[in-house]
Amino acid sequence: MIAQQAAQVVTRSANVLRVLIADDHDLLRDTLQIFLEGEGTFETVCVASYSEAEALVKAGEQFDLVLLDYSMPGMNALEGFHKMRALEGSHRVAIISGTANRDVAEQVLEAGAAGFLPKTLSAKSLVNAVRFMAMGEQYAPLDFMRQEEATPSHPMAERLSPRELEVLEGLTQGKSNKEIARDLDIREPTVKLHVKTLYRKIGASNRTQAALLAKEAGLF
Amino acid sequence: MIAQQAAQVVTRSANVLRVLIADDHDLLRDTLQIFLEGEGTFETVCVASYSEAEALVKAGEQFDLVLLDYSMPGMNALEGFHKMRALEGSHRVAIISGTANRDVAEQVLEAGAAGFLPKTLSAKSLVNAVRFMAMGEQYAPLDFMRQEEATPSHPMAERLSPRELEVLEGLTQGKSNKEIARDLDIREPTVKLHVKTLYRKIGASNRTQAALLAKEAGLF
DNA sequence: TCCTTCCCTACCCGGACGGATAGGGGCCAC
DNA sequence: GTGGCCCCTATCCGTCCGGGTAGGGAAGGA
Repeated sequence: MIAQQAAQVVTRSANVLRVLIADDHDLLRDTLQIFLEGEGTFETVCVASYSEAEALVKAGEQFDLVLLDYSMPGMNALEGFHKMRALEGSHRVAIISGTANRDVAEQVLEAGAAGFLPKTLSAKSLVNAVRFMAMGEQYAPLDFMRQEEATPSHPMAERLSPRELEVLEGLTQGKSNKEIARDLDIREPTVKLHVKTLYRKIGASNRTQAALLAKEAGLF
Repeated sequence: MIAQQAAQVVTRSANVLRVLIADDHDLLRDTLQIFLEGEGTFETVCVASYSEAEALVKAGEQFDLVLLDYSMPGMNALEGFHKMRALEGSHRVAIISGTANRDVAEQVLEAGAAGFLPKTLSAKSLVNAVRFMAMGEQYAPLDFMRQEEATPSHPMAERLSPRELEVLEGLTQGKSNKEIARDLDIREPTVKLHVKTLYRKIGASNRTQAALLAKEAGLF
């Protein structure tokens, strides 16, 4: 264990950064690998699923950075991220995603991720970000983080009061009015009122439509 | 017009294939551009949204192949594809996607697309596919097309009878039992029976949960 | 042939839902 | 203070939903 840590330190001092790339998109893996290894300071290992990545780390492989795709086989959104983080405290883990929104990004960053990389980044920015993170820094693209902060999540959401949003979240989980009332610690008639008013606001005529509209809008 | 067509023919005879790449992922654009132009036989034009792509084509630019991302700004799933196809009969259009399933692929291929490219392809396969399509062939990765054909869309779907699937589709549109009955031309009690039985089969306890489960499973 | 499966229809009932209406309390701006 | 907005509670009513039970007809395999 000490020997391995020492080896890692040597690796770092020699400026050869080991990066594990786990993504089911061959294209992304190929590109990152080519660009990073072209830099001369990176050594990359590529896998196509979360389970392969986990196996490598469990086998004792040392990486300066682990890149996990948000929507890859076995990843289950952020479940894989937390499992990987729990494996070894020393591993720096970052999330890369083509679809996830700002909320997900904030979640992983607050959870101590090395960074969040949307796939809308250019190859150059991506390589820079990977180097930045492998050096121990925390990275997130500022424009991406600001982008959805300006539009407070969604035009639909801003017409709803905070309470109505909480009720709508219950609807998107298939809960009954009674369950929502219990969870929010209010009476059922109140829930029914919020449900009714939010129907008008978002243009739904029943709870299923409301749940689907909220999901389509990317809420919750 | 005739001059433009002639120019295009000359371009083709010189084996320089013009490709328009529309994708909001900078990384994918960079990579495809580098790989394709590295071949020496491609000329690539890159944009990040459907509207930009449409503007270029409307301006009279000629391409041997137009690559459209399934989930880019302004694309609206397949709406952009059909709009682009309607623009000029001569333009070969292909869809590239990181998330779309086999149903979408079959839709676009039946609609006469030049091809369907999942982003799980390797860089090499992708370049080969682009060349293949630019030459006038129709391309789709066989393993991808077979993959979800073996699992008939979803484990959830195969437990449901055809009629139950139709009813479930109605649920995912927020319809009432009465509306579903009218649409399928059956009586409402029959709909209620199908609804009840499909609840048991997919593990839902109300119509909203059923609709959400179906959506999450990628059905409809 | 029987048996199973699927699809259709029908009845019952209790509970949930959708809509309207009528309040009260807290907070803030004018 | 007054008015407005949001949140809370409540009652009434008609409809819809979820669950149970019962049965007939068509199609296909044992």
